[in-house]
Amino acid sequence: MTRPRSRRGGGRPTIADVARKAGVGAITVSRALREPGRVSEDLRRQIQAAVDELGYVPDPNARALASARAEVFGVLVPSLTNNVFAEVVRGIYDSLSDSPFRIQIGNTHYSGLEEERLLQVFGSQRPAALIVAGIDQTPGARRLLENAGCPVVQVMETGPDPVDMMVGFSHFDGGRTAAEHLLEAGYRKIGFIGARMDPRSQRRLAGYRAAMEAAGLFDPRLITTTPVPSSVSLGRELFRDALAKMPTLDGVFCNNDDIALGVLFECRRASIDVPKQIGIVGFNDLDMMQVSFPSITSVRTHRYEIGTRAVAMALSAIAGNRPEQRIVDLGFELKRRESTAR
Amino acid sequence: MTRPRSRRGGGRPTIADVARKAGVGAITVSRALREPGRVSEDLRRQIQAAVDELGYVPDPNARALASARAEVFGVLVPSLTNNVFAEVVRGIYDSLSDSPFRIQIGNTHYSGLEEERLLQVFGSQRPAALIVAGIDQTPGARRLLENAGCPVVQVMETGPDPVDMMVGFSHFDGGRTAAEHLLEAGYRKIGFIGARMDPRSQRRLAGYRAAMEAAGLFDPRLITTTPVPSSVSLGRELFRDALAKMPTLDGVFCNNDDIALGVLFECRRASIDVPKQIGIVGFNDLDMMQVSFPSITSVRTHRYEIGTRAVAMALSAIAGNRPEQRIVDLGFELKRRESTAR
DNA sequence: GCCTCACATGGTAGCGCTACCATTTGTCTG
DNA sequence: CAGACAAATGGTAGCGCTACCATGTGAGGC
Repeated sequence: MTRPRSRRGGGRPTIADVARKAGVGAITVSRALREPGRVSEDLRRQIQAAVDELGYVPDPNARALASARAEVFGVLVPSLTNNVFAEVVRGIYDSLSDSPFRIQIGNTHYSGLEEERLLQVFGSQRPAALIVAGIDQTPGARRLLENAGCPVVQVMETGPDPVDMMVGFSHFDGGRTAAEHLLEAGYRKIGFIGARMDPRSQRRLAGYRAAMEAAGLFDPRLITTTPVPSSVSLGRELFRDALAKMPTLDGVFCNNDDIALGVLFECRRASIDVPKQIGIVGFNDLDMMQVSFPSITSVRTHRYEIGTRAVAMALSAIAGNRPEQRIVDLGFELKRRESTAR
Repeated sequence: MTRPRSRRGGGRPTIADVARKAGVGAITVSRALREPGRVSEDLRRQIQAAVDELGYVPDPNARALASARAEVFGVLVPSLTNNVFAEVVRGIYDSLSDSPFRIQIGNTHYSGLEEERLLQVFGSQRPAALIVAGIDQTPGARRLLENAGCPVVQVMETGPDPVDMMVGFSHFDGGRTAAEHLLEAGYRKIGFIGARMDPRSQRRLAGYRAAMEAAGLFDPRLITTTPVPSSVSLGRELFRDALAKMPTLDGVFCNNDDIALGVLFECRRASIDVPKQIGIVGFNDLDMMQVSFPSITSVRTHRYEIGTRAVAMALSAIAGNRPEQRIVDLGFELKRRESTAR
């Protein structure tokens, strides 16, 4: 006779313990916890009492194994420290905090291959939904997303061909709007300064370029970029490079706010008047843009809302009513400030 | 006769499929994947070929259920957008990216009760290790940590009574060092400006106070705090309040760098000379501190390293050799810059 | 040649939960 | 009052994997 294996779980109460204590079948406990409406009032109370007394917490692993579906949202972002993604992730967490869903974050480090690998790993858990940043998945990653068997939301950008659902805005339009604003303000030699240059930055650049070409003012020497990750200090350096290359520069549209802040600091240090000699526009509109002196014009994006909206869409798809609107454009807003007011 | 339940997993290959294809037992496949050394060279190759061909990825849920141990690191932080924690988390991710361990992040929102709730949830998965921010757990949370049955690393701070292991530094000493530096630089009416005021900020404040009292210069009216979350714009507002309360202020030690930047901007806006009229010291030394104009003195903390070190300690504890040094103090470094150079 | 022992491999029995189906009970119809 | 049917509950059989033990094999010692 084989003795039952010693409790591996370290003596944690199981559903069977609860069932015994409440004097019901294990299934009824399971149901009482997941679909309370299908269990009579009496039993439900009785079971809840047993759960509380024993301190029972269901094992999510066993649950996932038995139901072939883990209560997990897989989230793939290219960076954890970039404030922009941190805000999206915060939106996701806040929207999911009262739900039974856990969150599993993957950091792709801006690499398509790493994204593909993580998708493979995430897929093995059969997540309830997947939220991925960007629309430029590798063909392999795209296939994994299509076969994930769960709702998928691509966030940060909108584009023509969603895997499933999308929440974001047009980075091209954002870039164009920023450049047009500088043009309207009377700036002419308007540079583009960009770090990292991920696909979204590329599209902002393309928008900038479209505006400059439309005005007949485009010149490739106006563009200064680097694949190095963005930072305030990098903004300073890139601005120096840009000025060295094109000393008559009178405006800059920056890839993002960190870069813009670096540019502003360098201007102050070099006694270049902002906005008189140089106009500056950032991107994302972090809190500090409105506080800096001078305050910096920036393109406000709705990062937190992207996170909350993505979750809302995924949840309703899980619940069975797929949103009629599969692509949600949350837009952006140009915030005009002192740095371009001349 | 009962027909086998239709494959819930959506047709994903299982370990049995691999075993069949490789012509071995399922156990041997399992071993080949987890302890390659215990399977002969030949079989290992054969099995690997079958795995590749089928695209087999082990189901982490089944694995966790069978082995009573999930390959998950639970990480509890009070904020996802605060750059400081984002860097710690990044360190954790980077250190774990080549390991089989997944990461589960919980956002406590600076709430002890929420921390306790999350610990309960995390515990139900039987994680391989837990990393929690801070040393001020509620008694309930502390009990959960002690009974977690896995290595626990408290990060960000050091203190006398670790649950298990600790990596961080003394916020008290950091605060004192900052204040002493301002005193040495000749400032006298040195204010403390703090937002959020979580336990770590409280200890920085205590360090500041100790230094000021030692110098015979402490005055409660020098302290301006708020429970509101920190931001650059808040730094500006708090500085205004501080000045209104104490117009002769000649220095400020800020809770963190965001606040310090806000103070700097407000000084520029109000034509207050930094460092002549006001000296400014921040905390954490974010990248922008060295770039701003004037550059801002700050207490550099080793956030990324806290993350990597915590993982290293947890991993070696999992491997069975608990580090002899259970409390690791990574210290901090005062970065003297223009904002206090008068 | 027998015994011991390490090494390689496999079979069986669960881990804790839920899908599926069966059973029981009560209620409503005609 | 039989028959139909919904609601409430339970039993059984896995989900995919690994712990535990058993078995087989060959090397080495005496």
